[in-house]
Amino acid sequence: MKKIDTKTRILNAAEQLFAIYGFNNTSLRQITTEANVNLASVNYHFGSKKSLIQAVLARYLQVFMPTLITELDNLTAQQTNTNQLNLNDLLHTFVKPLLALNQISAQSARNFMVMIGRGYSETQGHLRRYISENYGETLNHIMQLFASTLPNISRTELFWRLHFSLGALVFTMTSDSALAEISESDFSEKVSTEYIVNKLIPFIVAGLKN
Amino acid sequence: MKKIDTKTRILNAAEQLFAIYGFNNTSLRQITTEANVNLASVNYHFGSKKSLIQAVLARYLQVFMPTLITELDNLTAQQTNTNQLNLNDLLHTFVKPLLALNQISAQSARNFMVMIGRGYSETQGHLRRYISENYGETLNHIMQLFASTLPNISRTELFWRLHFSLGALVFTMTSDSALAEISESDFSEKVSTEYIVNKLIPFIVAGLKN
DNA sequence: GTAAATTTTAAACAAGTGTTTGAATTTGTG
DNA sequence: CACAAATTCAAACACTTGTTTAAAATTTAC
Repeated sequence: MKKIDTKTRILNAAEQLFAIYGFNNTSLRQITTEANVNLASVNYHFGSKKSLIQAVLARYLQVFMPTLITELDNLTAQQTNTNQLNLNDLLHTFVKPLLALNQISAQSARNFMVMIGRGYSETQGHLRRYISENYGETLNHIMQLFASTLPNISRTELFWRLHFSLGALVFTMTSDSALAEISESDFSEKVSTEYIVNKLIPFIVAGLKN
Repeated sequence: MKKIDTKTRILNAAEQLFAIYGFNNTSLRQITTEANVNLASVNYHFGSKKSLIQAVLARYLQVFMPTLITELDNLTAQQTNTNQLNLNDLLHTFVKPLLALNQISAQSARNFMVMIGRGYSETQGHLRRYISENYGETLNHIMQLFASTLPNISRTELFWRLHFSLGALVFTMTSDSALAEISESDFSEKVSTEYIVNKLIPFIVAGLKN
């Protein structure tokens, strides 16, 4: 065994390249070169490129989801009749699990969000299917929680507003390099994932409440 | 000359396929087959695939921008000291120019927005550069107008919130087929571009104002 | 109507893609 | 150490990509 095994090195390289160039514009040769492994090892360890994409996502979810569930449980445990669940707190519950991803490798939090975004438009829905098959229950639970903090909004309305929110998040992360470019030249500010998320939450809260 | 000339047929086919599959996942063979023209005619009429992408965007902008400028002028002409420019009105000013695109072909309004979104992440910024080179002045003017309706918000803050808004719009349009799929099965509602935009504007207004 | 310019066409090009192969090498186990 | 299993490797596979070519067809202009 090397210090870092081949499988992990492929995942690390793929994660970064997918986030930058997208799934279809990242070749296995790019990935294996970056990872310093043989071209054929992707198919040996993962079977196919499609499976590799799913494996990258799966690694995020294995870290993100348990952490998120714990945090959500903590939050709901604190609720009483007099102390109702609050939208702002609910949204902040996502921050820690998200930033926890950076323990996988630097920028993983951002890469994860970019991947979610690309999953909607680039992979004919097989990533979306993967998520709803494996975490559908949790997702319903989350939807439930949002609904309870916004009791006056219809399900349809909530559905759309949550997607607007997801869009604001995902687009900002996907266009990140472009935005950072503009932002830094125009305003000369450093942009970290945390920085953006903290600007985003108030925006989303206002939009969701309307 | 045929009823519709080759150049236009290529543009029409490219527009649709780009919106669905993205730039890099749409081949010239797909486009020329869909357009019922010879493969080589793309390079003959446009020079390269990259130029074709730009030509598709240019066609949108030639319709969208003049209409938008007219509408914005109408809006500012109505302003007096007592009748200040309003954020909600400003946003609604974008709707007509946007839907005017549907005269190019059905769904062009949506395709335009999808293209803007993809332009941020898929083309290494050459579409963004094209826009700011050709319409930079108008864009600054628009930024100006937003700033005047939100005098209490810093330039940096406004910059980010406008991109959140753009993200909400663009992501929703890009993931449209996916969302429509979910939405229809879950809520059985028809989703038109207008429908989405009308749901989106209040969301954005609230988020921008905060 | 004929010559010139424009456009269309089929074929081929080089380059890049994911995947498979079978031999070489490394690793784990008795 | 020796054997077997797991892994790595270079090479080739079949296929798709954007682009170019040069001949054929069409349109335009005189």
